[in-house]
Amino acid sequence: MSKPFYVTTAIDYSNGDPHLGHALEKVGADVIARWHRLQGHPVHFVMGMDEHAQKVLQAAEAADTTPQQWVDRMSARFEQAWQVLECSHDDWMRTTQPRHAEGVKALIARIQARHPDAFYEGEYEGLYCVGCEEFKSESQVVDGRCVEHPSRDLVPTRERNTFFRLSAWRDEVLRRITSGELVVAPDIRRNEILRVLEGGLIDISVSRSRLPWGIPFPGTDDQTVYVWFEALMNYVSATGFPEADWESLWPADVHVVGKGITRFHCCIWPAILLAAGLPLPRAVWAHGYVQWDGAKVSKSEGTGVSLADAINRHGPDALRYFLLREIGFTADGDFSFDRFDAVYASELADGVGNLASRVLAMVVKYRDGIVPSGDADPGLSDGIRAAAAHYRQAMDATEFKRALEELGSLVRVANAFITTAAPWTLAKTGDDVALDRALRALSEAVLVIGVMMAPFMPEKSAALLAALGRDGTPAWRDADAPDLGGARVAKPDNLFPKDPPAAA
RNA sequence: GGCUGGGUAGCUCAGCUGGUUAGAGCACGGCACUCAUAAUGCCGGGGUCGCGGGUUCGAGUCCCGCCCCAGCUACCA
Repeated sequence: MSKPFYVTTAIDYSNGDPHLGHALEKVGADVIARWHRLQGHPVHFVMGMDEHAQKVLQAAEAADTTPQQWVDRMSARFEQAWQVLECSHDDWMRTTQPRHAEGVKALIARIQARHPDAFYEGEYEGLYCVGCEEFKSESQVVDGRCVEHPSRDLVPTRERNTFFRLSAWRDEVLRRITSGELVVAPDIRRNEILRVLEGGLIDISVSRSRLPWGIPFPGTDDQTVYVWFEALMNYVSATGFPEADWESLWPADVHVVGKGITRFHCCIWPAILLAAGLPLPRAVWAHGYVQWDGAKVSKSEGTGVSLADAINRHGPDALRYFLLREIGFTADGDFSFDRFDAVYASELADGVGNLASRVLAMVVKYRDGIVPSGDADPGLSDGIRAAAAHYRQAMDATEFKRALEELGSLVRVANAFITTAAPWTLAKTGDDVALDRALRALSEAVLVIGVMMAPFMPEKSAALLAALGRDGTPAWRDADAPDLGGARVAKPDNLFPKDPPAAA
């Protein structure tokens, strides 16, 4: 058995509700996972929660509850959202789980064993906000004041911390990325990271005192592992590290993250792994953000669209489609209900849905629901083959927009073919051979479309494939070499119903 | 300030190493068809390719300068 394709998403901060920005990342990662499963590869897909942040402590206090109760609640809320969105994760990783603490401890110990000088005691100096009870970075400071507590002074504070000798790994990390051993994609992110590395890396402090809500730093009494340093390690602790068998999963094939945290994943994380003597992930994919009228839909702002509204608009499958079709998985993109409605109507209802309806209705009407066994009309088969090949190429490159364009283009090609072939005329004139060839080719076009839909719209794909007599797990071979000769098909309910006027 | 990416039809974008009348989808207008979720197909209108120079027989595509937008600029996942 080959090693499973191991794909991860960023784990989310437990201090607010899941929103569209999170959803894009999870759905995109899910599409990657499903794309590999579609091809018959074993897949291990992990998502989860980052639960040790200072803000979690504050949020729990504000909600008058304990941190553990708070993160339990958030975890349930997030995972439920991803279930509604049909995310097919195999594991739900939480940084408060014992296995994570074990993994972090073991990983740090392993680094210490291999490189005794990897960690050293140093002094961290920063601006401390008493209101937030935390250090502030430059971007959080405006006019020398904390943006959250502008009425208070920031106190320059020093703290004894453990530092990680990040600088020592600069050359090797740079080499791995340049050589392509560690793929950073898309290109714009790769450039960004290369530039950072060329500029050099400085050591970073990786522990904090006075923060009890965290994992104790091995070898210290009063320090905890700084949250993001620890959080990165979830990808390894999720494999069961250090217990036997973790190597059957590691290294990850791709870490799916937001563009804002590429640096952590492409500079710091590889350095940690190098220090520990573990293989590096094969790739980091940094997607863009969902914007709402050009503004970032951020965790902190909380403005914009509610995830529930977006899901309820046309159902989870349609939202998945829209996010990756319109916003994509590379650059930023705008979300708006006007666009969503327009795309739903033209591409899903009038496009895919209507094509499936008309083709299956004709097979039922002219051939009693049995797909003819003779040859398919090459006039359409060639187009089907080309679309499948292009789609596959796009999927392998994680270019979801382009993949879905191919799907749309196959719909158009099939529709145009119907007009040209005019099966209703062939039926009237009794041209059985031509009618058989046309119906077989059209049925197979619908089959290929159903397979192409599978990673993006699992439920709708299953419904369509079932109507074609393909129950069970979708398989790429049905797109690669579609063969429906003799299959019994039925006209399904409208795949993508248009909203009744009253409900709109 | 520095670095990176981008500015192409009303909207979202494609245009690889420069080469005939600059493309697609959506939206809009006309025509056709009836298998279909008043769906689909065909045709059409619509662009100073950010601005100004330059190289070249020829530039959206290369060079220089400028303007505008977005992102990054290290301990905020």
